[in-house]
Amino acid sequence: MNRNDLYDIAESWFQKQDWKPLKFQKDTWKAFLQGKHGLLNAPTGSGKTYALWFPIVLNYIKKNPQYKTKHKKGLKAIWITPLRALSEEIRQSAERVTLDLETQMTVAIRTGDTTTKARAAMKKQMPDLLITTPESLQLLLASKDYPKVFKDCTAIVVDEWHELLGTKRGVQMELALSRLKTISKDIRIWGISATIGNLEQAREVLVGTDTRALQNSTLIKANLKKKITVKSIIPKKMETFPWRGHLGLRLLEDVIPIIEKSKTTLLFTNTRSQCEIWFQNILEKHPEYAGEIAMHHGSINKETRNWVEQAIRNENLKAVVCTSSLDLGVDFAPVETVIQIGGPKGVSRFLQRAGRSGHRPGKESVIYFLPTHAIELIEASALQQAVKLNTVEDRIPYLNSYDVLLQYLTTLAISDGFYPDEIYTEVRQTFCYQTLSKDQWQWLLNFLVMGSQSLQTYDEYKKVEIEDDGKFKVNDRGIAMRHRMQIGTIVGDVNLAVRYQKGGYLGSIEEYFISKLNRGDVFTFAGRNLEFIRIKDMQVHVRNSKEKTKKISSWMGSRMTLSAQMSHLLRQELYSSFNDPKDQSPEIRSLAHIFERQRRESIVPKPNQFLIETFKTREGYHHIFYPFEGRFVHEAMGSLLGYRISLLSPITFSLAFNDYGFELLSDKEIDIQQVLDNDLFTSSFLLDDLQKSLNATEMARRKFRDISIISGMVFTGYPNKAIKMKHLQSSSQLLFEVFRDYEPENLLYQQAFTETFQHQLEEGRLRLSMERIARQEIVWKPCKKATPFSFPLITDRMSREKLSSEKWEDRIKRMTAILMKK
DNA sequence: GACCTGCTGCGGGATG
Repeated sequence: MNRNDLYDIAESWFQKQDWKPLKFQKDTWKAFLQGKHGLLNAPTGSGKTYALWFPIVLNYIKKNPQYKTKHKKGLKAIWITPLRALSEEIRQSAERVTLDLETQMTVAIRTGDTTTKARAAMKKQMPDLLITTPESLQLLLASKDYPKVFKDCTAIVVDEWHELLGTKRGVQMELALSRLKTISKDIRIWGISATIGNLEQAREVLVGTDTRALQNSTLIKANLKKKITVKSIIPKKMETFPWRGHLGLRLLEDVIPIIEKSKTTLLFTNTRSQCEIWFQNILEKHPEYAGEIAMHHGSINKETRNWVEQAIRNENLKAVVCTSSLDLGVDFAPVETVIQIGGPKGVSRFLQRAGRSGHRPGKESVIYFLPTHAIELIEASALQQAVKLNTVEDRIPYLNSYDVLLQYLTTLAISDGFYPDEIYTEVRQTFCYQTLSKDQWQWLLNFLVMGSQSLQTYDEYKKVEIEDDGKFKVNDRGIAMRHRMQIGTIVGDVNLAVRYQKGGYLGSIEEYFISKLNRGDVFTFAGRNLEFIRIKDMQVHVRNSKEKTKKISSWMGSRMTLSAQMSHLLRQELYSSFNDPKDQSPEIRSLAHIFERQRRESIVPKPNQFLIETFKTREGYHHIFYPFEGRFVHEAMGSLLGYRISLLSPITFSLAFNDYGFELLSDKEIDIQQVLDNDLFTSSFLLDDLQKSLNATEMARRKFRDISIISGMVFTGYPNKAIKMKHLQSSSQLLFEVFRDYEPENLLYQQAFTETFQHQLEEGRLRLSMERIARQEIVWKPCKKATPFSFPLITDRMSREKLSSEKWEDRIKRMTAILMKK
């Protein structure tokens, strides 16, 4: 049977369905049957599954011309999905193809939901096609004789690759693929990705860096333009629309007619408590919707979530208020409209959500943007542009994640064991570890066998033994079992839901804070004084209290930052306020009075200008800087600048920042002219100054918690009997301190800092924006009082200070870090 | 002068 025959089979199948195969589908079949690796860029709902299931099945037929016969054992193809919830849908389309073509291929799912019995059965007889998650794939590599399972595998497809790329789950995938490339001689690696900025790089990460594989790979783009309409909800009474806030409830009544008009509407909120508040408020104001609207987010139990998802499919719901829990996942045909409440922070996330409506080929997606405060209307305008210009973000892949590598090596050691030289070669061909040196490799091997230098006296860190022939192997069954339970790179949130006893949801809070409370203690949360009653089923029960309190809740979790693309577009829209009103977007036009007031009291910066405002209040001297670069960059830039200023003359600051700018507040006035004369925005000595200026150690400590769990140094406990998070945190803290004091060259310790600088503080972006500022004309405006631009920043700080539980000593410590000591 | 905060995702198996 030659390739043309196979094409005929595919084409005639499509004809039977009354479809026509699209160009990208045909291209994919061709490349696949030629034995190439590849990355397919296609939107959801475009028939991308058929683009790949077909060649997989056809290839199977080619190898077994009498295709009624069944293969014995061993996988023929693997389909990776990042979401368990998607697997059933995928199984159905796979089965449809295999049944229609009358092959004997078997299809099965293997995820955490698969029963022990089914897993055992699978061991004896693997299906031909397996649908699974990255974690479950690792688990297969953790079982005895795994090469037998993969030996005859001819294809692996990683669906939604853009979701994995840029995460440690993606790194885990890279490692599994590096192994499969050796075991399965005839394997093709395929990825499916939504549109992202760095598609070429996405292919390289997937396929690996060895030139042979890379040259034998292709990037296929399904050039299907999805029509997306963005409509901003502009407040009718702009004059009374708040300058800050995040809930957006003021525009609730504007949402009702939109819900009325469509079959089903999804309302995306940014946080779980915002989701609950909107849900309750809609019901309060419009009781007629009872039973017709629902809620969906991460703290809601699985059964309810499943019920909601099913109800959407059955068209039983008018509207669902949700968080990113519905970003991806099952296909909801009845959703006609999406409403985004508050800034989505990134273009891709916005488009992803828009795409949840009109989820059919050729259909239009409609998304409304509901601003929660005035300046957010600039974001609305920026999003309009983003859709017009087709802008999307990059997904930045991780480099040198030693924790994931250690986990992987332990995985190999508990199944069949591994020989370091062979695995080193494979690992070096992944994108993540392409620069891994022999020395670093040797360090990691030592770590597996002896624990690290400072842990050598503790046996629990000696997991792997070296056998006589040089094979690295785990022989202890307890170690193996615990490792299998902990495979994966997702470290769970330690947040508990806070509720009234009757069930009203208030938000989520970190366990470590609650663990310090006793029954009857009063604390402030979500703007209320609450009395702690008990913790039950991962929920904190509380009641209202009139007592005053000293214990204040705080959130260590980082908020989302504006993406680089969004920041850029936002600045462009800001500059467009200088255009003639008829050339402005309606959103910018609606802000005319705010721009006017801003100009009256200060200026709106032009493209070549960088604005600094200063003024004095009872609180002290405010110095406000506007890079418009997102909160992470502002956090870093703020403490950097504060540090550099303090070198000129001793002074202390408190730092506040949001997505638009940052504030240095002090009881002394900064001589801004001196700042300018001394070139304090220079990007030279950036990393050095940054390290000295902020509490990088504290930030790294938090990163290290995840690293210690992923690398297997800290065990998170048996299912249902989770080790108290408190203990977990203290053991990872302890390790962190040991390494800091005795073994700073420890690779995992160093990784915590690298991650802090690269991922948390976005060092690369910081450098670029400092360089941009260095080229701009700096405009310093002494003002009389807070301007429309500075107002959100100042009030945000005030409410946060009220809510900070940061210990007094910590605060002093942090302040003295900035304070110049003489 | 306006002010209720912080997303999502995964997950035992060998032996008697």
